[in-house]
Amino acid sequence: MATASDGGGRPRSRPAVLGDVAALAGVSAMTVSRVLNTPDRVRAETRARVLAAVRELDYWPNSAARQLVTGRSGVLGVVSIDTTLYGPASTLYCIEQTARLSGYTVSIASLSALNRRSIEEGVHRLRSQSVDGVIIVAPHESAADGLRHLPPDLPVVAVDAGEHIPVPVAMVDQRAGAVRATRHLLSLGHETVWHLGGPADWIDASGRIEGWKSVLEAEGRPVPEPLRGDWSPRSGHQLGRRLAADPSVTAVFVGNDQMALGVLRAMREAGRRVPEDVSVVGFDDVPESAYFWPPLTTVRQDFREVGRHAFHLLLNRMAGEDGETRRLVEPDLVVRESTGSPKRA
Amino acid sequence: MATASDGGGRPRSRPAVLGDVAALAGVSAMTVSRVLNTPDRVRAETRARVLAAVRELDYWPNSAARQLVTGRSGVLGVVSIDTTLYGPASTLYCIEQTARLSGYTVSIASLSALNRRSIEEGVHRLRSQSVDGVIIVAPHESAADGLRHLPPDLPVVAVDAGEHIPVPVAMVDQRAGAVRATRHLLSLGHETVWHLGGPADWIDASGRIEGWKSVLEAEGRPVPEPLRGDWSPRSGHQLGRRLAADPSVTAVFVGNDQMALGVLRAMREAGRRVPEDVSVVGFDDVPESAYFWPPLTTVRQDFREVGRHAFHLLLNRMAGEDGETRRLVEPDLVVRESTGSPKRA
DNA sequence: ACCGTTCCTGTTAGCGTTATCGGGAAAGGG
DNA sequence: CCCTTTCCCGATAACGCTAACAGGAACGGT
Repeated sequence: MATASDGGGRPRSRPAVLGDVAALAGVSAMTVSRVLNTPDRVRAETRARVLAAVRELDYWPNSAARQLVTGRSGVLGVVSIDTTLYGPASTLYCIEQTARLSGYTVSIASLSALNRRSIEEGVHRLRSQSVDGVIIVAPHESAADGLRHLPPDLPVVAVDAGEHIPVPVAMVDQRAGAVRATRHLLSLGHETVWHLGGPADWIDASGRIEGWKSVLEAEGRPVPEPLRGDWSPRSGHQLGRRLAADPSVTAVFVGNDQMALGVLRAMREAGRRVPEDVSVVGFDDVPESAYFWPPLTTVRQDFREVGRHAFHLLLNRMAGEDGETRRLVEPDLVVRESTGSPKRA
Repeated sequence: MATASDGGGRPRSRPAVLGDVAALAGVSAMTVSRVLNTPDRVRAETRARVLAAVRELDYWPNSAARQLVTGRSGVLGVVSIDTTLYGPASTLYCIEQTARLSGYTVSIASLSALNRRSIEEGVHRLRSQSVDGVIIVAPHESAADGLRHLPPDLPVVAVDAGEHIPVPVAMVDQRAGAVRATRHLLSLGHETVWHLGGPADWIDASGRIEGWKSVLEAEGRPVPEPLRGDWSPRSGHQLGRRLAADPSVTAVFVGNDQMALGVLRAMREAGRRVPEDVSVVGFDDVPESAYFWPPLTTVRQDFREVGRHAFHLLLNRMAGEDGETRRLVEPDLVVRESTGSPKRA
């Protein structure tokens, strides 16, 4: 009984290790290890004795030692841009929730800038912490370059990446979302639809432009030159002024809800009513958008689903499989009060 | 030259280890270790030879082995509620940015529910990954209980915690923020200020209530019964209706920007103009709030500063110091267009 | 020439865990 | 009753790294 702790729950000098438990239970260290990892290979009675000793000493396995011999750490890395943004934050959150259910911990590397170097640096940081795999959330064209130059022995998947990259990808089908938004506006009777998109080098922005344009072209409508903002309400406001000044504009599909907020304000300031004079559709369905003025029609992305897919793709990859490489999640159109039929002059 | 890699950058069968580098450089393993950890204790020429070998073999230290012997992992844990919320997301982001500069990686454990058990479970998950310390972001009264029952040998600090807890705390001075908001409204000439606060068990909500109430009492103004929402625009909208229906309400201090958004809408729907009839102040300064209608006067929290403080408190704690235990960050009032002087009837 | 320092490097011994092999007891089959 | 199989458990040897000590060379001062 003269072990590190003597049963009273008194503070120990040094945390218990496998050997302490073994000694207290009167078995070998290997048996304790087996109780913890493959319990059914140990006789029930022995197992009970060992577990009692584990509790008695408040023993916790040392992950470093375990990792050293097994080669696995149970940690996944997530490399992501600014996790303050709604999309990346939601994705990260859902990845973590999913990973936890399978016993994985998540380490993060947030990027302030996005380019090949920063991605490599983020991946590298996680890698030198011996993560078992990495999920990269970098919805930027410039990320593609980083995704093509990854350490070959590290399992990696991406969220929101362009085509022609050598890793599996999970993402929302931006194109489909834009198609729905644009069709919705046309079906209300608008002659055509203007677009205020995100920055040129964002994957999501490109997908949304494509979808928007494809519908207009398929329907034989004029395709106005798209404007490009930077996702911020500020840029939505500035560019929204231009749209507001053009009386032929009756319907605008905006690349995200924040910019849409800016557009709503610009319209109001210009005396153009939404939706009577101009219809506006956003993208994302941030929690606030139902309380904009007017409540915003927008496209909802299911980040939970994206997180789940990304995780499972990574699991496959870690298992050495080279299966499915691209999983698209369908977005939903949420119709609120910022869209309506145009009023004929 | 018959080592694992033969210089051409050909794929290796197995990643290089310290011994491989040592062999290639013609030194002992210990010297390689020294080159990596205490470079100035190695002769320049030897160091160069070793570094060349490191690059040649693309050697990366094994963190598990290093951790096993040093006892340190270089990983910090962050236990946080829903990292989708603006505050926690910003805090997490800033903690990570700060930690990186000091060479630490951050692992996360997001909580969906907040209570003693979930906190313990989160801390435990990180702990069994051998983090060097933990930052808990749990701005809930119920978290206090969890904070009082932590493993004694684990360095922990909290962000946004109540009084009388046994760990260092970094947080925004909610009370001061509320004081500024309330004073601002009184200085505009309002007779008194109503308050729409957050949920009762949130630390931030309590602090804001206290600050608001203290100003009214100090000035001898009537103290209306505060309303309690749940931070969502929805609840702001619902409770905002009640305020809108009461003609004596001319100034409202709202617990966060999202609820303030709901209040703005409720006022508009009731035909009460902001700021002409009613002034509204929010809290947080989310990026959207400058584009609300009207642009929202609000209180800005400097999460970057909070993250920095939390990290440094944790560093101190890990170094065994028991220094400063509470660091408050001063918030700023951002005056926009949702506040003004009351119009006399 | 000698001795004490300082500088540089190597040897040895773990850190705490699991893989692997092997052996004894118990169980099953003839 | 013997032989095979199954079940449990233990001894040993890694895993890749660094702490601690030790020793040789070079250097300075006397």
